[in-house]
Amino acid sequence: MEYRFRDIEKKWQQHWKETNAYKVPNESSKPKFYVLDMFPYPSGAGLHVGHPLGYIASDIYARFKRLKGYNVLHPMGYDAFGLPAEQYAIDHGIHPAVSTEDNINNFRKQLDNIGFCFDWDREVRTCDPKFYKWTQWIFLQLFNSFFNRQSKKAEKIGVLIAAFEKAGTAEHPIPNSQFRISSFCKTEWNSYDEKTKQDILMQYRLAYCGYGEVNWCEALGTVLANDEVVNGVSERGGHPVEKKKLRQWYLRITEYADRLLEGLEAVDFSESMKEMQSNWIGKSFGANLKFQIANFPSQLEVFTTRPDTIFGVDFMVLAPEHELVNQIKSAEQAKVVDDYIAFVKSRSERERMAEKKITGVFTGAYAVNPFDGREIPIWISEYVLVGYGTGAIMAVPCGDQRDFLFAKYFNIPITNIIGNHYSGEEANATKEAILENSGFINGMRMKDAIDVVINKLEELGIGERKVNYKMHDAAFSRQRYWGEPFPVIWKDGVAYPLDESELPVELPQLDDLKPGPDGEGPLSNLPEWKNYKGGIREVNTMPGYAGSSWYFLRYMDPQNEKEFCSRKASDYWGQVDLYIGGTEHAVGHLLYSRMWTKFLYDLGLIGHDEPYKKLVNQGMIQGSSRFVYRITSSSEEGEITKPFFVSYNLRSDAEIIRKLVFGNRAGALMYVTSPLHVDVNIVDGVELNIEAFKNWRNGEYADAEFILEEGKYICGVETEKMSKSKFNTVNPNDLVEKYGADTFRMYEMFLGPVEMSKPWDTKGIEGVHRFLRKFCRLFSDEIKGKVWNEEKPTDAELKVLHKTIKKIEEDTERFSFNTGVSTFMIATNELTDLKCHKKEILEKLLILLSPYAPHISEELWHRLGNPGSVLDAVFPKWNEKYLKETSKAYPVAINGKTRTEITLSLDITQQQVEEIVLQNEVVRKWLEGKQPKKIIYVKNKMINVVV
RNA sequence: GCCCGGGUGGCGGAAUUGGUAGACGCAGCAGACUCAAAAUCUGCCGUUCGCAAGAAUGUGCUGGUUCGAUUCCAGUCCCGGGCACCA
Repeated sequence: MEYRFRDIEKKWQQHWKETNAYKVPNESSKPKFYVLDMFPYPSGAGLHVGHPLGYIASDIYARFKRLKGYNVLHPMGYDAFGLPAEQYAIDHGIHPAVSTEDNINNFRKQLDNIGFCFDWDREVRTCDPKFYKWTQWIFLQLFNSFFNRQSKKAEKIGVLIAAFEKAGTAEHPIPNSQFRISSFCKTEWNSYDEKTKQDILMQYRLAYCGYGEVNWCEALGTVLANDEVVNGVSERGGHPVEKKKLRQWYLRITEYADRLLEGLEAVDFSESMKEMQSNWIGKSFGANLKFQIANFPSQLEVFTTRPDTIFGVDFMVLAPEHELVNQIKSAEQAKVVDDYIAFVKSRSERERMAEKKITGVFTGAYAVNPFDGREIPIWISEYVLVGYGTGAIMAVPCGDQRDFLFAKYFNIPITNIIGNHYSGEEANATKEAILENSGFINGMRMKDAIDVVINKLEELGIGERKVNYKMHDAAFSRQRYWGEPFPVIWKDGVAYPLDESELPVELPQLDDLKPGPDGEGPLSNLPEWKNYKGGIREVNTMPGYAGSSWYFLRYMDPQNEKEFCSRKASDYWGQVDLYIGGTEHAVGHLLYSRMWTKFLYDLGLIGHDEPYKKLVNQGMIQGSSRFVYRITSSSEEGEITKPFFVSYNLRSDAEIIRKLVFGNRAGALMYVTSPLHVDVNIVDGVELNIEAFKNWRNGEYADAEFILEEGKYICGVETEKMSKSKFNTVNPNDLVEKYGADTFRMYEMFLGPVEMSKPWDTKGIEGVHRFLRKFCRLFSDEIKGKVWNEEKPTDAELKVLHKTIKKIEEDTERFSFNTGVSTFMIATNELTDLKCHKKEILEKLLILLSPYAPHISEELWHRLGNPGSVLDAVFPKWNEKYLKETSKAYPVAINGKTRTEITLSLDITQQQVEEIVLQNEVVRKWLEGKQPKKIIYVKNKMINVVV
């Protein structure tokens, strides 16, 4: 049979669509299984071969589970709000709604081409008002809730108001120590005006508005969340980011820090993923303690994880932005302090990170050690960050390397409290040392002293046990257009939520996306929209991660107009059993969606508090770039205008190059070769297709000349990120066109483990294609036509089948799709060798193959005369009976070199093994009449004889 | 600097967790069919020695545990990823 994949694939894709073959019901007697892909951001560039890797893996797994008798939810949608679409609109004048729609249609076409089993009736788009109505609704729930630290869960804000009315802040102290009110009783609360009450409540709300240092990106005209800033520049576009104090919306994710940390223990994520998350949360245990400032009424509070080193404190360091700095600086130090602060301000985050120079100045003030009364100089330095702890540290140079370097640099004397653990050359952060020079904790081991000191601090009322987190609340507003509007209006400086009946707050049509005044977003330019019900609408929009924080719930009940997702639907589908996506969302999306899930769980809206049971990170497929080497210039001979290209290995062969480029002119030996990206699609392996190259880019190099090696032009190779500008992208459509979707799917899997990153290489795709053709030949022949028959299979044939069933089941279950593909190849080779064309065998094989290569499986299923669809077949069970057979075993001589083979049956008893082994000639000879102490039947192949 | 991964033929990668290392595929070589090409099929294919049978050696490197190590332990060198003035 000729393998006419184009016709076959078109035919079945059409058929599946018409018969709604992938529709998933919400009610079923079957057990459920939820397989989810991270939904794509529909960029203009379309899909390249890297994107479908995860989708193919999840598709295979979803189809496999379906065959195994599960009701499988496998949906797809689009993360369609966000910065790039808006940036594109500004650059090209195309409205984001239009370009997004175009991109989605393009994505869809590419996805359909590969034959995925998505239930498209459940598609979601985060930019669709029917969807973001519920994003806004969940925002309202967050706004109207607080985190009850006693019960450790979110509760309605009404509970808090009732508590205030009854007992003031007694049960729920104000969490923000910077707030102008620190506590109040019930009569005070009842006497407050509306604005004060609302300001207080704002300190508790899980979605809140506040002023804070934010990551401001001037080029993008918006703030960014911490995880959207990488190395001091924006993740998207790489623009500089600065700190700015602005009014912003936040998500109080810090309240969930502990539960997010604990939740990691219950989920099946990779170790590195868990670690990235717990590093981001950054929990550390220690103490806050207060130092009196000499000759001043104020106290200086620091956070430390090592209170045991209190007697080793030789100086204090404040962040330059610390509020005490201006009060405590002495008259003679005032100028240097001011200059230093100005210097720090002038430096971008980026410069600061890049340089890492030791800088700082003395303030002129002294702190007093609470235990021995020692006066300690107070410095300021940029290595102390305002945002962490209290923005101030006690420096212990003998125990902390940064403090040590600082002390050395500024010649501050160092106190040694750890005896010979401290070398004087570098700090030693040990906890094992026995303390010296340490007052009441002298002679104690450091580890043990930690608690002793904290207890003492608490007893004296100058400190307390304290847990600190690196994670901050997440900035939740963007000064942008293409996002969800906030369902909030402002009146007299108070934010009021809109009523649920007013949702969705639709994003108004706006053609000019220029920013509004005072760093506000484009919506600020629409007065008729902005003014609403006697107030002013919030003109910021929500960030890209808003919709993606809960989209997996909407798939369960996508048409519901009354609820974001009915409790019945979410109880049926429950957690995502398998989530597949890249590692780049480790601390963003994954953390936010975990928080939203916990929040919805707290309110009783869903029944589970972790969204994903198992997470698999697919590796990145990098591009494999090809280079040609152009001979560009010669300092002595002037510009070389004609394009000359030299083959990779001859780049430094001056003789040959001189001959071609300079002819025989003397002294003309200077040249430079510069590498130039060349389209990978006109290179066969490393050999350049010279004709195609001459036609490339409208004949830009039509008159090029080449220096060849062995008649070929060999290109240079480098692995880089796949990108259009590097001409190393491979479009899946081209490969599907040439080899078919089934070949493409199997080849992507065959490349290697799903989790592994690897450069794309099209070379081996022929092998997979050949396998599929060979597989078809088991069914029918080009010349003879139909060759399959209904004869009864032999034991040897059944053995091949059952071995394959077992292996495919194992491979698929453990996500080893690459060995799965190999297993099919082996089975096909073996059946070909056996000349087996028996329906009973082939039919079962088709079922196994259908998750990997659905189109051809369906086609052959029908050619065998089977009714219905292979999609609804039952995954066959393997039978051990057929696997029992003879197998080789090797008794191993312990001190000799003897090794021999014995043929044993797999299902024999220990006693039989021993008999056979002892009868073996080589073993007998080796034993020389002695009795073996022990014969161990190690595995099914090896036998261990101990004498 | 710290924390995770990972080093296996010319290449991508197997080895079901301590039991014949290199499955399967690509590339290569030789051959069959063919006027020829394509397609297909067969054989060989880590390294060294050998005409061969075969022998020795071999999973980054150095040791250790074990009858037996790609697998476990210690040390070391590379490569990839993450975090990084977090007190």
